[in-house]
Amino acid sequence: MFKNKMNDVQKIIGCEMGNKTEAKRAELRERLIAVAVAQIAARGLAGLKAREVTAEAGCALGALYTAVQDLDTLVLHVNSRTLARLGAALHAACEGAAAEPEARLLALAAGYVAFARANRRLWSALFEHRLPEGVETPEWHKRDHAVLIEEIIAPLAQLRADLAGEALLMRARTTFAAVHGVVQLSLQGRFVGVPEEDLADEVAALVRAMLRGAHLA
Amino acid sequence: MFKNKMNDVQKIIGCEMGNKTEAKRAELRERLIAVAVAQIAARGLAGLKAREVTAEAGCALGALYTAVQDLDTLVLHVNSRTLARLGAALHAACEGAAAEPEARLLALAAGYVAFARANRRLWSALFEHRLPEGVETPEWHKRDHAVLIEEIIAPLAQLRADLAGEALLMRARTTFAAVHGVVQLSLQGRFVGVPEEDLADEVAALVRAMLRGAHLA
DNA sequence: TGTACATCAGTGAACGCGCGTTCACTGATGTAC
DNA sequence: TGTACATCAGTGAACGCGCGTTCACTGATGTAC
Repeated sequence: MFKNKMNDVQKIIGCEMGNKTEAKRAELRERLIAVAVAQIAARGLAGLKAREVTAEAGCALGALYTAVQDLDTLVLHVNSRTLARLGAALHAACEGAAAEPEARLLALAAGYVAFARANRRLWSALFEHRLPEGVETPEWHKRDHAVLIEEIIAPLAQLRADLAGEALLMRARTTFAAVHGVVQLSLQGRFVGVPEEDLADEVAALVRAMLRGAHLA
Repeated sequence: MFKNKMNDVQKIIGCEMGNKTEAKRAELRERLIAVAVAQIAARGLAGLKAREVTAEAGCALGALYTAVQDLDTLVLHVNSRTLARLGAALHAACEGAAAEPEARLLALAAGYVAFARANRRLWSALFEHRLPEGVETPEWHKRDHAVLIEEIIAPLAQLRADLAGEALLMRARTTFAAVHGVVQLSLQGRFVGVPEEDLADEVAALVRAMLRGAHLA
């Protein structure tokens, strides 16, 4: 009668199936994310389709919804990966620069420009994607945005000994947002953006001006 | 036989129908644009639907396609109006400020922040909207973007006597884009944006820093 | 080890909906004489 | 001024398509004894 019932503990933990099942599941998830990365890189966020990801990942359409819940959730995973790579790129840029805070901040800005240019569509997806109304961004993904600010804080603190805590954080965000705005309007290629070939120079000039001016204030 | 044929001139000019027809046509167009403005303001660009605009404008669905060609074209008209209003707001802000170039640029930035906050969705639509691939933005609309930069140039030129022509234009664009970036990330309310209540102060600090620092460079 | 049975990841056809655009038709507006 | 006819703005039902998500089913994986 109750032969094949699992016990309650197994049910709650939800790992009654052995490693083989779990490994396959993780592998499929991984493949889906990798394919989604490739497709967003190739066709942009709007070009990501459930049918195409699953086809290229070699599974059925429905599998997406057991492996990853949602197309939106899949995008969040892609964005988390992009943020991780961006974080690494910024860290490397910072490490590679001279010790002076101004040099570090210039290197960070240049690194941001380079990353955005080299990963246009994935980088755009970071800012284009919006969850449907009423759906909250999950915590695990929220945390990943910190990389955009993290590296800025230390060198900025050195330049602005008068700032700390909230005020410093605020200034770091503003600094990032200013650079980001110039990059975004330029790479978008519409309106009043700076031509892409001038982008690096203009961003460098902006950062220098911001820092020196702030110094005086 | 040829009784009711219009002559070639009429055909070419395309105004064979009298004023009554033309007036109605213009009025419908006007109504459609006005309704579209209201609906984007209320529900955002993505919330603009052909059926809803025409229903509220009191015409049939198909009328949209004789009056205005396209939903996309309708959005361009809405954006042109928003840009005109923004231009007026920036001009007023500049006029109202002291004569010193720094004061003018601070007033412009504050005006931009105020306009964006007061017209969030219409302002967002300016940057969200994208024509389908392969479709060029019509000239009449392209020109309207100039307002974003125009007012910046004169005061910036006063502060930076060393710059002129292309270089000055470039710096004006960068200045705009930096401010825009801070406003956009803040009002978007995600990621690393500055909280909205700090926005005005942060933008002012940014502008001051940019100008003073540039001064030195 | 072998047999009987349970589970659930994975399948893919079908659902369902939203929505921009078209098109055969009509009626008001205009022209010719 | 009146009559016959042409035009084209405006109508709204129908088209067509894209696409995310569901769901009854199956088969591989695992458990009990």
